[in-house]
Amino acid sequence: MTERDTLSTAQQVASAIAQAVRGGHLVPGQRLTEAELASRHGVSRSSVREAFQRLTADRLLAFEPHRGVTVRRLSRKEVDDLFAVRGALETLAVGLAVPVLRASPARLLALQAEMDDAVAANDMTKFSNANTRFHALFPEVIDNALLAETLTRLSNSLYWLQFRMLVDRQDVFASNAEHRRIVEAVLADDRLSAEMAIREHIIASGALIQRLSDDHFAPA
Amino acid sequence: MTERDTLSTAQQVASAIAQAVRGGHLVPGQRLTEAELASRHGVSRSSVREAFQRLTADRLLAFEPHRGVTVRRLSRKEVDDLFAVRGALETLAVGLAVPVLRASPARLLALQAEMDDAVAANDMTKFSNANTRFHALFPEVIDNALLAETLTRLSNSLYWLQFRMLVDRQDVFASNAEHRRIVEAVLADDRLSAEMAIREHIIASGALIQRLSDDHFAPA
DNA sequence: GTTCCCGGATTGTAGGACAATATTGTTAGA
DNA sequence: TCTAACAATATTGTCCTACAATCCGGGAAC
Repeated sequence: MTERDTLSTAQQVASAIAQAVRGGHLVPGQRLTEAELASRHGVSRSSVREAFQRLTADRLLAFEPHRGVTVRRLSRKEVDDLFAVRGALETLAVGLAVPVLRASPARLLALQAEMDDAVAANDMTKFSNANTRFHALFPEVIDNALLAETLTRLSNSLYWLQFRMLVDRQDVFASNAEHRRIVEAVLADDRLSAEMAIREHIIASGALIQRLSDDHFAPA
Repeated sequence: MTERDTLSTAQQVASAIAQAVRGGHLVPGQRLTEAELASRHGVSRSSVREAFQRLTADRLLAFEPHRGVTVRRLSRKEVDDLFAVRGALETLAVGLAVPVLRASPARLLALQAEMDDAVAANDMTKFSNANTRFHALFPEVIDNALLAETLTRLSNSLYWLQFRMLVDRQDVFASNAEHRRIVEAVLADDRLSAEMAIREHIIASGALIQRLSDDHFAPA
């Protein structure tokens, strides 16, 4: 019953590339060639192609016919579009998660505490990390695989701002305050307030990102 | 500048399969083997595999390691999950579309008229067809490619109820009345009402589908 | 009837080949 | 010098073959 799930070569390569992208070893806009990655990972071109396709479907890479794939970059408008969709979906997720998290809020509170610590210690990496897990918590606890998967894909698109966002201490304070509003609404079992709070948080985050300089975005 | 965009072999195969699925020539749950489709379309296994992957990403096929792909079937719960996500996204789309369609409502009105005709003539095929285009109109007119693409994917999952839904005349009347509410809200430039109306319409549609017998769904 | 094992079918991956296309570099001309 | 046409090169798109890994069905043994 508990079969050893050996993951396919293509999947391993895909994971490796995804990790490299998120880790910043592959920069946005950079072109990836099949032959190079094949030899680097000691696999065939077929497997690399398959990995490329999965990552393209996951919005991590961009594909252009006869030109190969590049590490995906988003234009300002695409980021805007993304946050609109994400806002709607994350609002849904938080709303559905309220009763669940109200019943067992341990992890939520732990994350809140972790982010508070990070803010106090001015540790941006820690904050960013906890922030990611905070947003991932809601889709995880509700029982809707489609919603969870869709949100994961969207979050993938935003890997590139992990390093750039929240550089200003002021922003971190604001963001953390928004998180607190969400947590409080959850604890009060107030679904409507929670939805309102997460929606505004997403909108604020989107606005924050739009304030980044042009060279963080793909040309229109 | 206007380059002839020859579509790739894999894409052609993918389109052909998608069409066959939607047309009912490939039934839900049916297994597709690479070799068979390759010879049928006169292409190589590589191209078929690539087509499979795209269609899997589009949620039209289901993939199981070492077991190949099957025409996707949804369980009751998965349909429920789907309608929850779809409700959130289509609400967003309609809300954003209100000002646009208010300004030039020609196509919206034409579709409404077409559905009225279909109901009057008791032509289910015509109604189903117009219904599909009705729902596709909103993501199309708003300028958000991600939202449009995401909704398209979700709609893909529901191809299989094209034939089974709305068999009851009563249902068609109700559905058409819900459409009318949406159209009226758009014409009145009333975004909130339009959002409310589409949301309820999606919920009602989901409930309608859940009334289908078990054998239309994949086992839990 | 259940379990074990086998053989056939299918997928997963490698590797090579070559045409189609894109990119780059070079040369000729204005 | 800049530009345009062209040639050389690199890369992708597709096909082919091969074979190991895995799954599936059926028969043998218990």
